[in-house]
Amino acid sequence: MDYKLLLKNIQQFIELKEEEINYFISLLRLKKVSRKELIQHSGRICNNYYYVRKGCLKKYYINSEGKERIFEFAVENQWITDQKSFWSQTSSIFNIEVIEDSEIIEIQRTDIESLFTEVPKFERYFRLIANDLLFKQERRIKQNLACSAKERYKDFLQDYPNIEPRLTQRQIASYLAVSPEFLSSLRKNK
Amino acid sequence: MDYKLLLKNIQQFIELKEEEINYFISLLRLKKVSRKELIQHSGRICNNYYYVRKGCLKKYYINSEGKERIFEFAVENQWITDQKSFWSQTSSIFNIEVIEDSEIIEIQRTDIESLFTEVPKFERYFRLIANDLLFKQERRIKQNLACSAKERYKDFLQDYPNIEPRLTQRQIASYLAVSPEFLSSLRKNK
DNA sequence: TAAAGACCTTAATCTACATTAAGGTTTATA
DNA sequence: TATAAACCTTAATGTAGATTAAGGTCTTTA
Repeated sequence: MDYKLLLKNIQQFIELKEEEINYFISLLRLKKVSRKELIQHSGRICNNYYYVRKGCLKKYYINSEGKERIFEFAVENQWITDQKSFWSQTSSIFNIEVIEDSEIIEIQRTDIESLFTEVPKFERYFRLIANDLLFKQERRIKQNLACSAKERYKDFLQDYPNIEPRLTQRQIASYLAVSPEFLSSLRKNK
Repeated sequence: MDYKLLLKNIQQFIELKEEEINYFISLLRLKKVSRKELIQHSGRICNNYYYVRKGCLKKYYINSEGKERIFEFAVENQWITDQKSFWSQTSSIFNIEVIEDSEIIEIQRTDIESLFTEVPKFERYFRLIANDLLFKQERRIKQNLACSAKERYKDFLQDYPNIEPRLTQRQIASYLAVSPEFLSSLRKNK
C-alpha cells in the first residue's frame, strides 16, 4: 500500500473515517524522481507540498555570491515545501533537488484548500506539522545565534540521525554554512 | 474597547459571529506589566500565548557562556510565546521580559483547546499565524546562513520598522548575535 | 543632586573560520 | 577502461568579528 506510512503519520494526530481517507488519497500523486532532478525551481510559485516516501531531498538557495546554501534536507516520512511560496502563492527563492532516486507523494495547493473545506480535521493536522516545523526552526535559529560550527555539526548529527553517510561533505558544509575545508578539519579533531 | 485591535487582526483571517467574539473575549485576560518584569521564566512550562496591545517585549535565552541572546522582539499587534513549550507543554528555555511598560492580552493553553473545540475556525487562525511565523523564521535562518552582520542589521531594520529608537544598542547586538562594540562600528560606517 | 550603574565609543589584539592552492581519491561517463 | 569531473585533505595566508581595556555619557535611584 503506497500511502500506508503517510496515513499512519497523519493518524497519530487526527482520526479519519474510511471515506475521508479515500477522499484524501484521491488528491495525492505518487511520483518517482531521480537524482539531480529539480522538483521545485526558484523564481516559480511552489504549488506542491511534498512528502518523502523513500529517498532524500535538499532544499537550497543560491546566495549573493553564487554559492549554494542548503536550508534543509528531507528524508523518509518527512514533508518539505517552500512554506511561504506555497501558502502565500508568491514566487519562491528555493530550489528543491533530489539527492537520491526517490519516491515522493505530492499534494497541490488548490487541493489542500478543498481538503480543508471537505475535511476540516486536516486543518488541524497541517497546523500541527507547521508547529512541528516551528519548533525545529526555533532550535536552528537558536543554534545559529549561539553555537560554534563544531557544536552546530553535532546538533546536525542529532537532528538528522543516520543521514550522514547519505550526504557528501560539501552538502553538510553547505547546511552548516561553513567551508568544506573547515568541516574537514572539524571532523578530524573528533 | 480593549480588544478592538486584536479582533480586527483576527477578522482579517476568519469571520466571527457576535457570540463567538464574546466567547473568545471571555477567555482573554488584559494585563498591565512594567519594564523589567519577567512574564515567562525559563525552566517553566509556558502556559500563555501573549498578544501585545501596547509596548514592547523581548524573548531571550542565556547561552552556554552566560550571555543573553535575544531571539525575537514583540511590539504592538504581535503575538509572542515559546511555541514549543506552549504547544507541547515542555519546559521552556526562554525568558520573556518586558522592555517598556506594556499592556498585554493573554490566553491560556487550556482555554485555547476549548476555543478550538467550541469555535473550530480559530484552529485556522492559529494555523495562519503559525505559518506567518514560519515565513519569518525561514527568512531569519536564511539570513543567518548567508549574510554578514552588516546585512543582517539592515534586515533587522526592515523586519522591525521603527523599533530601533525603542531599544538599546546592546539589545540589537544581542538579537544580531554580534558584540555591541562591533555593532557600534557597523553603525558608524553607515 | 550625587553617586552608582548602565550604556556607548574607540582602539589594540586575538581567534574562528574563509580563501587559495596543490595533490590525492573516488565517481561518473565517453 | 581511460579520462574527466567531482570530491576530500592539508597547509599557508587572509578577514570578519570577538575580546579586552579605558574613557566618556546618559539614567536610575538613594
